[in-house]
Amino acid sequence: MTAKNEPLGPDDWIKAGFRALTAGGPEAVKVEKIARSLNVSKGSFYWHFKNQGALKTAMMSHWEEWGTRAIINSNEGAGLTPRERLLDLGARITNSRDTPAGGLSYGGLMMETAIRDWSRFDRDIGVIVRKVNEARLRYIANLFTQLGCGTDQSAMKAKLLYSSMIGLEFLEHQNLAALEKDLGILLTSLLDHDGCQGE
Amino acid sequence: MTAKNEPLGPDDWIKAGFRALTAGGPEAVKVEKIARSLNVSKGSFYWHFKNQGALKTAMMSHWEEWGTRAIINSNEGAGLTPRERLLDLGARITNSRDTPAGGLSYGGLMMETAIRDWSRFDRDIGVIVRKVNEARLRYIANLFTQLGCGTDQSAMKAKLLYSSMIGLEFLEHQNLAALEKDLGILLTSLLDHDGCQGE
DNA sequence: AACACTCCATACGCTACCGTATTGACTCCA
DNA sequence: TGGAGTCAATACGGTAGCGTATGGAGTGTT
Repeated sequence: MTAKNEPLGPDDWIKAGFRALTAGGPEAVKVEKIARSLNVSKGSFYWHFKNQGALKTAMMSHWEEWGTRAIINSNEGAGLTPRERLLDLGARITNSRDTPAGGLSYGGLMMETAIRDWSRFDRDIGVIVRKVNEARLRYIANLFTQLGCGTDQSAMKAKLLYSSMIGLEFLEHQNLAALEKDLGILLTSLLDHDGCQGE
Repeated sequence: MTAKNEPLGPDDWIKAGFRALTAGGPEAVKVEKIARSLNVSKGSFYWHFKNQGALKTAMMSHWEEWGTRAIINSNEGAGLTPRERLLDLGARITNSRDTPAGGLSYGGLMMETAIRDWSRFDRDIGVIVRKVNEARLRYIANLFTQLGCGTDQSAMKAKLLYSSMIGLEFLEHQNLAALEKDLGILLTSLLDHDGCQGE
């Protein structure tokens, strides 16, 4: 389990931080708890990070990158139609798959929900989450315009689809397949409706 | 502000608990913090409640009642069409208006989001939240069937609409009017789509 | 051998919180 | 006047968490 005795680096602490966050929520992101989860004392933590806030900052800048550019790149590189991309994006966002080559992998369902929790009472995190939301909404809206929707329509549909991703991640967090199916139905409904030619 | 010197009752603590929850999240529901917010020492708290868990339990049983029966009764008593009821329900759920006559008023936008946060790492609260979700989904689905949708269709549309309420409460928490407008558009889209005659 | 550098352990003081115990003030009876 | 009951203040011991200070083991370097 904790087999190798190689020294830890900042990335190990960041990964452990995300594990703690998804498993126990914002209250679990405590340096002594995370240290215990790494079978190490907190003396090590304060060697790699100035304080708790520094870990938080590192986690957020990682997630910002992953949650926008990385996730969008994966989505674009998969050779999908715009419609398929919308569904693929939903799965990636709610499932928190691994980061691309060289990155960290702190995946797990409900990680995004935990980050949103964290953002609601922490200004720094709130700023990042809002930036990520806006970037994703822009990207999603762009996919809708590629499907023939007007600008305003696209923005609206993007907001509705994205908000459903958020809500469904909470409601269906033990059933990713059902979540993807639900999103597919919603997407069909949104595309059939006024202004867009659908496929 | 804290003008009247009347003695406190359990309800005052419950209300203060919800205020703390909405304003500061689960981490803010601490007995000494809440006591300070009431300009009182915690000696008072332990007179009215056995411990912190007792307050939590009291808060949840209040919310369970409010979040299902009370909110549904208000919704039914307003003399609306099924379609209008769906929108009214969205506003009530995301806005957490006052409870009906004689009840507590611990309203405020984002209260439900805070409760969901709380439920994710607290089994007792999780049970209540799931019960409330299921009751609401049944009620919403029933409204869809009244609008001419089949059983399966109704359940599906209910899930999509309710998940959007959850997501939109997070995304649009500073703009209730926009939230209601978004829900209206989604509803139109869901009703125009297959199987339901719409109005 | 001496030194520096990296990484971690331990001990400390500090704060916030929990729950208990004790006391006090104030009201309402009898 | 003297309980009895209601509500709150205070003091206490305990735990968890933060950040600092200091020391120490291991690894290189000269």
